[in-house]
Amino acid sequence: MNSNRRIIVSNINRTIRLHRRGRREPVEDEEEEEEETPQISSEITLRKPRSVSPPTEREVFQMGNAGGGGKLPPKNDGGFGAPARDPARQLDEHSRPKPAPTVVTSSLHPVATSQSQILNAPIRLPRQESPKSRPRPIVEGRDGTPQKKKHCNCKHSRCLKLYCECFASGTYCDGCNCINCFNNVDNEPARRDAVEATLERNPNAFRPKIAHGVMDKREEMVLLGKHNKGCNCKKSGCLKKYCECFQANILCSENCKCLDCKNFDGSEERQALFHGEHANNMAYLQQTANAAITGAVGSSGFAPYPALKRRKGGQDISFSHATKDTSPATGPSKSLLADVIQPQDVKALCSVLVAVAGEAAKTLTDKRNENRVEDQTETSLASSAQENSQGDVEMAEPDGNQADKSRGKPLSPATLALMCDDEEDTMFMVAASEPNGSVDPGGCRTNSQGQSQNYAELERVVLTKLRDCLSRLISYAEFKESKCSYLARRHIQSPPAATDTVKMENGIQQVPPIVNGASRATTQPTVNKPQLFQPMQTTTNTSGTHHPHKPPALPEKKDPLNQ
DNA sequence: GAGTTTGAAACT
DNA sequence: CAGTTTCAAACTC
Repeated sequence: MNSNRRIIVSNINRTIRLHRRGRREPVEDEEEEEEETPQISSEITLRKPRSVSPPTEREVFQMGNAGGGGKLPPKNDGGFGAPARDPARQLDEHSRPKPAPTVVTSSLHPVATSQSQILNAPIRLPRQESPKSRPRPIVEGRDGTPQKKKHCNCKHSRCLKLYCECFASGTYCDGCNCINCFNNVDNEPARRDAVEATLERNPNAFRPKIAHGVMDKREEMVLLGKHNKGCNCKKSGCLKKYCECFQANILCSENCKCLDCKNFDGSEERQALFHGEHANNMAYLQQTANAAITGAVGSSGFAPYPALKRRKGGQDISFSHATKDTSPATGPSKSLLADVIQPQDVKALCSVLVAVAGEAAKTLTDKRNENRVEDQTETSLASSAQENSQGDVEMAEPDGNQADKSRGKPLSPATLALMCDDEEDTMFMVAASEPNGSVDPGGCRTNSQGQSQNYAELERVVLTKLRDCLSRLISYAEFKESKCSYLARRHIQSPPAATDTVKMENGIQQVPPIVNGASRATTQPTVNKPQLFQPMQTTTNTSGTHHPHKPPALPEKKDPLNQ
């Protein structure tokens, strides 16, 4: 029964071995990096000049009316004359959210910096899967899942008005369900006219509506974003997606003219809404973690994070009992760990891994600094060149977008994927407080060789820790299994006395474990549970809450679980 | 899936 | 600029 778990651990061991040899698993990680790296680098490259002097509205509009594509990047036909760059990205890079999960910055129209691009842009490749192209602001929605391009259903607007999300986002309709669509290459003249007309009415029509903000995962809310125009809601309380602010994950601001607004900081309704979702999130995490670890993963075991659909009456579908098997649950299919791993354990595991990574990052940074000092006198020229290259990357974001400052995490995408979002924040803060503080993911990619070694080392450390945790889990499962089999044998031989048994959570009568030769009564299996995911030694956790990894120096974060 | 509600966009 | 209409997404049933 533990074979699946052993497989997991052995796979991790294999990965670690590969890292030691300086190789990567030739599977998903590579795909991840291949996809991600060029995106980031292109953003860095492209953002740089723009931030120097973005065109004014008038300039932009004139550029648009001139119809001149002079400033457009050369088209690179991706099938029907579309540019190689994802056009949506091309349009919205001024304000578009970055991949970092802690960033929201999404605008309702994550659109054009240059309105001429709207006019001229052959905007869309037939590629449908890019989340960057998604026109709506909830790109990194509260569920944190990347979302695909949304398809409009316009019927009467010919997709040439701002009613159309595709048009509003400056993209061609592609794979939409619209009727009589003119927002395509074939109708470029009409489309261009429509863009002009739209710009005439409102020169800011294709500008982002949402100012940048920072996602605070604890609150599941953007703290600093602001709707440039403000919403005008009357009946939704600004707590439904009708509200542009709510949809963009931002609080209503003084710009809004809404009535009976409940989308403000401290709003009970809003908190109830988000905390409810958070509970669901954590329950789902537990479910997935249990399934993954036990290997008892059904078809839904690794399904993408479920969208938080609402039931009738606005109730969220709750996963709260997803892992709590209320059935007798004694069959062989039930995992012995099903009642063992609690949400806080999952979080603790994440925390531990992050803390491990943080420590490793720190160590590596220190090492690197030492090496630098040593090398400085001899190879100062080369050293400065390297730092310049890092500096260039950092200079690429001079606009000070806080949300984009997820730099400082010398972790590979694969490792980052293992981290909880708010732990990424923490990691960022740890690394940002480093003396040289210049270890950003983008920089890591550009500063490839040494950094990739760091990646390997970091991943090795993290995976080693993960392996240890899983091993402990396996040990505990085996222990529990042995208890169960002991119980079964004893039950067959002679029913145990009532004093010998303890009612378990799942209804199993269980013999208290023998500890040091004495029978110790336990009311729940979790009481006996060994500390599977030991916190880092460097951290203190006197409060008993589940943030064992939080470095003491960091500002304390509220644990949403305990709220 | 159809019908309703909602609020932004468009229009007058 | 305010009021009205149109529109498509969000939501409900």
